[in-house]
This record gives sequence, C-alpha cells and structure tokens, in this order.
Amino acid sequence: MEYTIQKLASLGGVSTRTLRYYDELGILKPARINSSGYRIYGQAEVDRLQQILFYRELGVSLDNIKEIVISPSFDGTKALQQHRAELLAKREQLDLLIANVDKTIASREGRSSMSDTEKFAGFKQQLVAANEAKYGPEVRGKYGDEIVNRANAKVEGMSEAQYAALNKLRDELNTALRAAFQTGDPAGKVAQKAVDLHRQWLSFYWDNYSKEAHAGVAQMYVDDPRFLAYYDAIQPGLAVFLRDAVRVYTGGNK
Amino acid sequence: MEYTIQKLASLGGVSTRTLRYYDELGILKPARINSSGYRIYGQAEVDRLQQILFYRELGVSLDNIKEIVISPSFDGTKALQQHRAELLAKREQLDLLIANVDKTIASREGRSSMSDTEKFAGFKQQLVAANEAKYGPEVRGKYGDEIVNRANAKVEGMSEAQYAALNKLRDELNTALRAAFQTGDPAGKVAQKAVDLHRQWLSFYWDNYSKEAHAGVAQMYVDDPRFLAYYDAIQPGLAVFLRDAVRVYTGGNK
DNA sequence: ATTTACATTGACGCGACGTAAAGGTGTATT
DNA sequence: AATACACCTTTACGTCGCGTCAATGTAAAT
Repeated sequence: MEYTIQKLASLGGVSTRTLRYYDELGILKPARINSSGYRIYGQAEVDRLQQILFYRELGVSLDNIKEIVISPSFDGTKALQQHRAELLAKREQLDLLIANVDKTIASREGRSSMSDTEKFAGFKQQLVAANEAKYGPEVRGKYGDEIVNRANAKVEGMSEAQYAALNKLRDELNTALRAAFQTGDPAGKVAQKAVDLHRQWLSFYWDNYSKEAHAGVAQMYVDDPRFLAYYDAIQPGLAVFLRDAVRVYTGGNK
Repeated sequence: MEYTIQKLASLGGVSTRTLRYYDELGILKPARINSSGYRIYGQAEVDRLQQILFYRELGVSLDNIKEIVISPSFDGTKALQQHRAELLAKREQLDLLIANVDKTIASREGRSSMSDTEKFAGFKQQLVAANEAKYGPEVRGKYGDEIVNRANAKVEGMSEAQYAALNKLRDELNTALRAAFQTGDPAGKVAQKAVDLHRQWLSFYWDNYSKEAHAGVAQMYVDDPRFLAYYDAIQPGLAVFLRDAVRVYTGGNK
C-alpha cells in the first residue's frame, strides 16, 4: 500500500506540514519521490510514523525521537512498556494538578479558606511532586542517602568535645532559625545569619563545603519527607523557609 | 524589605530574565526604579510573584495569568474551572493513549495484528480529545453540547464509553470525598456513600473485590507518601479520613 | 477546458523564556 | 584612585514543533 502525504497525514491524524517537517528533520523520509516531486510513503513509513507519534506524545523531543527511530538495534516492545509506565506517571501528575485546582476553586468559593502561605505551600508541594517524578531516585542518590551515610560515618569518628560543640551549634542554629522564621524574610539579615550557622553546622559533617551542595541539601530538606518532618517539627513551614534563605545565601539559581 | 531583581529571582526560584519578561508583559512590574535604572521590588511584588508562580504551575498561560492578577474584578474561579475542564480532557486523552499502547504491545507480541487504520484509531481519538481541550468550551458555547458530543461519539469507538465512565466516577468520588470530609464524620452517611464510590472505582481496576483488600489499600494511602500526597492535595487530612471511613465500611472497626 | 483538490518550497509567527552582546553601576580591595 | 568583579540595563536573536500564508505546479473530476 502506498500513501501520498495527505493520505498518510489523515491516517496518522497529523498535518501534512508535520510530515514535511519530519522529512526535513530526517525523522521520517518518504519511501520515494515520484516524477512530480510528490512524497510517496510505504508500509515501513506507516510503522515508523506510529512509533514517532508514540514518543512524541510522551513529550520526547523530536531530536531524541530521531535517535530512537534511526538506531537499528532497538527493542520496541521493551521501550513501549517503559513508556507505558511513564504515561501512568504522567497521569498521576495530572491528577495531582487537577486536585490542586479543585482545592483552589473550593477555597475561592469560600468553603474552606486557604491562607497565602498555604497556597504557596501547595504550590511548592506540587513543584516537589514534579521534581520527584522527574528526578526522584537520581536526586536522592546524589544528595540524599550518600550524604547522610558519609555524615554518619564522620560523626562516629568525633571526639566528645567535638560532639558537644556540635550539639551546642545545633541549638544555636535552631534558635536562630526560629527567630529568622518570625521575621518572615528569607533574604533578611537574621535569616542570612541563621543560614551561616547552618553552613557551620554542615561543615562539621562535610569534608569540603560548596554552595552548590549547600543549596542542594536545602532543597532536599523540602523534598525528602524525613528531613521535611524534622524541620517542620521545629516550626511548620521552616523547611521551605530555610531552603529559600539558603538560596539567597548561596546566590540562588542561575 | 526591598529586593533587587536577583534577590527576588533567588527567592522565587526563577531567573532574572523571567522577571524582566514579566515586567515587559506587565504581569509583574517593580515597585520602583532607582536612580540607576535598577528594578526594585517590594513585599507586594513578592506576593504577586507567588501568585503568578502558582497559576503558572497549574499550566495557565501568562496571558490568562495577566488577566487574573491584574484586574481584581476578573472571575478567577471561572477561569480555573475552564482550566480544570481542559485538564480533565487532557487526562482522558492520556487514558486513550495508554489503552492504545497496551493494544500495540499486545500486537507486537503477536496476539493480534492491527490494520493500519486500527493502529491509528487511538491517535485519532487523541486528536479529538486534544481538540476538545482546545476548542471544547468555545465550540460548545457556539453550537451546543449535542454537536460536540455526537462528533466525538462518531469518531471514538466503543471503548471510549468505559473510559468516560471511569473518569466520571473518579470525579464523583473526589467531590463526594470533599463533601464527606466537611462533615468530619467518617462513619456518617455521606462518608459511607463516598466510600461506596471508592469501592466502585477500585472495582474498575480489580478483578475481584474484597473488604480486606479495600481496607489494606486505604491504609496504604496513609503509609505511602505518594498516595498520601495525592489525597492530601485534594484536602489535607483526607487520606486519614478516607482510611477511617473505609475501616467502618469494611466492618473492620476497632 | 475548466475547476477543484492536492502537491511543492519558502518564509514568518507563536510562547516563554535562554543566551549572548555591549555597556553602565556598586562595592571592596588594593 | 585605580582596579576588579559582581550586578544591573536594553537589544536582539535562538529555541521547538509545528500553523499559516504565499506563490506556484500537478492530478483528477466535471
């Protein structure tokens, strides 16, 4: 069976422009060009288009799709199964979004009033969820368990005096954090001083300090339920506040 | 507290370019410009940025966000509801795609072979769903629900009914859960009715229902952070409430 | 023979910024 | 006072996945 560009387009539910664009990118070239310069597609191209559309729907960039469909050694079924899982994750993410919108609508209708900070918290939570879905295991691997493990190892080798100093520092840190949280301004002097204590405290555990690691660990305080619980036990919302303050301290994002 | 562009960017977790772009669009203008032409932001701008980021995270376009944050008389709730409808359509589209992926995996395993038109049936449905998300509200307003519904029904096949039913059920469930949570009584009539919807919803996924499994899954909603986040995003405390209600429903009262 | 439907390439536009380039300003250290 | 360097400014082009003309050629139907 042979298809003109329009036939294939309606078969695939895409525009002819899209097919020309795919041709241009080298993702899907016609089987041949007839005497009038028309693109003629065959069975192999139908299959490939289907493959392309799967990955496209997953949000894979056409550049990446190109690599996938061009490469000859390719386990299609396996890839499809993995992408099925990704689809499910995407749907979960969407459900969370919908739930959040519902919540906002409900609060607008005055059924339950949501404070600004609550709103912001929900928004942050969503960000976390999105990041989790995206980077979850990786980030934990990078900044989470590894750092914790090494920190534990370092504590074991501490002298008693060191240990006492560490505890004292932690008390000061907690006090400073509470005070800073009262001000409500993560960029303020009080908060920045508290973050400096936090840096000192971290330096007890780390071999070498870097701003990137500091910012990373502060983000982890928000992402990882264990740390979130710890800081929010001191003061609800503190984890997010500390993260923001550290962002300012370390020069923020780029 | 006053912020330079960089300070505010760090605080909000966005780039300075983004803030300048928002200024350019008129979404978020600085409180003032100092003698050197620097943008200086104040507390009101911090609040507004939070608001903007909130809507952005919901997937609202900056144009729509502008309307929301600029004019106080703008009906944000209405906009959110429309956005919600779009999200629902998007989810339906995802469900269709998942079904199609399943079908393709099955065909790859040689159990059934799909014709070209069959292969793309799922994508066509998707197209309809996408169009629905884009033009749904408008077209419905213009031509009424009937035409859209009949058009959809015409293109989409039988299986669509199942997905629609499932999605509808999930919506009902969420609504019922919110209502039940308002009563505060997990053993009450409203809550028990919501749990019954939950049972129906589960039955879409399960081959055979059992009270033990139902109770088990409800407990898991509390124990597993992913599920906890999902249900508590609908309403903080909902996971625990649902678990309690399910306990009553399944007779496992203790 | 004419209309209609379909084909071609080329070029601009969109949305939400990223990323220079080319320059001015603030502050600290020499 | 000079220098370094971080931070600010505007202007402007690049990105991605196409949609949408525009100008023109070809195939099929009346």
